[in-house]
Amino acid sequence: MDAMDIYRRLLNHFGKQDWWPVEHGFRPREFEIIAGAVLTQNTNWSNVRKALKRMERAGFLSPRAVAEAGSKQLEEAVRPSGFYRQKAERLKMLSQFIESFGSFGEFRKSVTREELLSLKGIGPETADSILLYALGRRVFVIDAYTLRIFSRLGFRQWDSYEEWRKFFENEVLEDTGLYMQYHALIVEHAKMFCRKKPLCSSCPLADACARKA
DNA sequence: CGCCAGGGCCATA
DNA sequence: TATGGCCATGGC
Repeated sequence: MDAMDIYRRLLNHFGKQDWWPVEHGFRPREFEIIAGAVLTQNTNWSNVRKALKRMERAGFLSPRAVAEAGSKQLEEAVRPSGFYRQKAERLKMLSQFIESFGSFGEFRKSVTREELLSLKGIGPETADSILLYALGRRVFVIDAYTLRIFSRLGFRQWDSYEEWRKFFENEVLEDTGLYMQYHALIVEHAKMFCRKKPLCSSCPLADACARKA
């Protein structure tokens, strides 16, 4: 059983996911995806949605608007997503960084993963989510769930995002659309089966998983 | 009421 | 390098 077999099982069980950039059947602007990637750090998506709505109402859904926004107004808009002071600051720094490219097109074309990671508050998962979901780069997004699940499935024993990311990018030679679906499916699987009382009996990966509960 | 979410930073040892 | 505390709101 390889990584594509796992993908097919998850897709068969959960169906296609309505994650970015196709949530609610409309295509959000790239900056909306970028803001969501920051706002969702350790945060339920329903709270992120509230914050994005407030950002929209306040006119903060563009890099320039956020880069020039007053800190208090930005914090107030972002508040429902939690950690709101940090997140307002991170969004502001990130927006100023985007602005420094001169245009969003230039940012999309030439920004590197290392540059994103060098920004305070942008770690591996946030950077990779931006690169994949907002910029369409073929980057496999790794999160804590991915490490747990694929370790239990007996793939490898690494514990670093970097090693797992390279593994998937060499193992899964597909397009960015599949990468988007795959990460979303992994998260859905974790929410459904690997939280609190594990529901391994109905898990589509149970037969291959080392964890028995 | 307590738990925790589509993380990441920083201090400490 | 590896844990642990911290950030904070809203849903259940």
